[in-house]
Amino acid sequence: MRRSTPSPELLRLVAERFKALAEPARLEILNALRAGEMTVSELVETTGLGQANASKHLRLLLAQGFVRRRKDGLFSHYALADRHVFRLCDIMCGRLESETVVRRKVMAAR
Amino acid sequence: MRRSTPSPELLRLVAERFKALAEPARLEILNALRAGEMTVSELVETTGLGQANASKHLRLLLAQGFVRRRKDGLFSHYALADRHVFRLCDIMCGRLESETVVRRKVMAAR
DNA sequence: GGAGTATATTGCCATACGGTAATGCACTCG
DNA sequence: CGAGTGCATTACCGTATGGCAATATACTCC
Repeated sequence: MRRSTPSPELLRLVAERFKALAEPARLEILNALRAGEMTVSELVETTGLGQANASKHLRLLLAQGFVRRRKDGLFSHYALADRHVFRLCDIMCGRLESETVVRRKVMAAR
Repeated sequence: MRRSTPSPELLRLVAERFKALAEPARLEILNALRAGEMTVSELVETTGLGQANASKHLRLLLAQGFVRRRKDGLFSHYALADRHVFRLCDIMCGRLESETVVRRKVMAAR
């Protein structure tokens, strides 16, 4: 149970990590990758994001270690780096679920 | 294991939650609250944040359900709403720990 | 009720960041 | 080697946001 005061540098790094998940577009990408490895084009089609935009988000997710990249000729195949992402999202969703009635219908749309 | 495509609205909400944690100042506040309930002044002193700034961050953390507020005369006592926050942070820290050697020394400073 | 104090809010500025279009780059194939 | 394709990068714009100073609000005590 980490107790001592975290260094400012650690806080910065952790915050940076959370920031990577603080964007619907990136969450959508990660969710799409649940189905398995995908190329950028496939992700663009699946998510409806622009190509440049998707590429930018992927770059960030890669830098933050949330996805892996496998280059294959012209293609870049992206895949989830690990399962932590969904533990994180599930906790967040759990938090949402246990909240106000107003949000119920949002959850129902899942 | 949530499988179907999450609604854009849900993604937005989850992203919003992560965004609340995507800021060193707020992580510092949450970490300070680990020691127990604190007033704004105490938090200001502990974290070194400006009063207005701290108040703003607390407002956001409250809105996102990460802290509780108990008013007592002139004082506002803030406390962690639950333990989820640290599960989230621990997962993130775990991710950081299992990474490049460059980061090792950052972790050592804890 | 008036002074004092703890917190909240507002206005302002500088910076960061998402989205898009245009361009660059790397690779493939004829 | 030249055209085509998939992806990355750059330039640009508009918006969102952290930090601070000033002010407002809410409460206490004399």
